[in-house]
Amino acid sequence: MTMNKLFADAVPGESVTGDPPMVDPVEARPRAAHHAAVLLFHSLSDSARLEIIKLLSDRERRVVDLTDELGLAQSTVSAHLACLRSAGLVEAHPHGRSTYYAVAVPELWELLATAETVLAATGSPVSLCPEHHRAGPVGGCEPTRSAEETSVRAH
Amino acid sequence: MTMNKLFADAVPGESVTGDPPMVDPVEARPRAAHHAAVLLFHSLSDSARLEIIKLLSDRERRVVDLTDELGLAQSTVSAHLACLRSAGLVEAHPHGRSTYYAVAVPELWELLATAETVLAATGSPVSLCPEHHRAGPVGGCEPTRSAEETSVRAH
DNA sequence: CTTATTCATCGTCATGTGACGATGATAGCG
DNA sequence: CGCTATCATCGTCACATGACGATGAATAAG
Repeated sequence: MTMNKLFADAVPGESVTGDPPMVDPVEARPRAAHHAAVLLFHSLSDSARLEIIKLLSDRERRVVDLTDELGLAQSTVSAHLACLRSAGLVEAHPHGRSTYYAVAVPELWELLATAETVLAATGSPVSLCPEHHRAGPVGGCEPTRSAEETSVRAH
Repeated sequence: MTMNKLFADAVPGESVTGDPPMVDPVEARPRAAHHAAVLLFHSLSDSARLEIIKLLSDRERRVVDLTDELGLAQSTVSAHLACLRSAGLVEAHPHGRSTYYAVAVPELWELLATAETVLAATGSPVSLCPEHHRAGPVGGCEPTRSAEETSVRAH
């Protein structure tokens, strides 16, 4: 299955939680493999970014749309989008003077659905993944992305 | 440490991203529902905490064990454990002068397995969940906890 | 009873992080 | 050809966060 070991070592951006110059040789290898996961969870550990993900589950959005819907400054929204984009979770589709953002990894909905399960187990029932994403089978939490989001663009 | 306040805001009022005096009534309610998820992802967005989770997948550990294995100060490890405990991910089992910690939510393994899927999609293959946790069915990612970990304790 | 071990908590410090405004580049629009 | 809108980036600021050592409580051991 996922027989992988050291590939995340070559990840360029490592500075999320700080990176002490290696204290223990025993922990050296496995610790490095966590960086990608730390990056992923870090991307989702912000209220604004999680809200962006949720908004993008509906349809593509422009930066100005998210700025309006989140009530944040445009630079702040761009920063969050850059964070999500660097994590590979969202894609930017420049179109005219606007830039449409969409979730790039459909597996993300499955992750959010599983997170709901964990939260339910810890006694914090929430709805992260919209209903139309949860209607599918066990692995089918896909956003049904085809004509709906592309029709948003004004061609 | 200061991560006690993560638990403090159970109120609908938001304070994670800063606190502008209420910007949008539309986003007020759903934003509050994200706090638990933000807490969950934040718990996993640290290299040390993720390492602790991974270590606990093998067997229960004492604080001093984790301190030794992580190469961190005891107070630091206790702080991370307090964070994970406040999120409901781990459980503390005081036994004598020691305190054994174990993962409280089995669904967490499923979450980590799904995270691997997302990371594989983004081009960062890593192994978060040990193999013996991934061998089971969809929900069966449990750490086979029975006699092994209890035998560790010196009764 | 005295001592040692384990652990939670407190106080402090350095750094990371999110917020914002300002600025410049790009691309539609009149 | 200007003008405006959109967006990425930069610099700054306030605060959250993780690291550590020190301290005290609880418990096992001598």
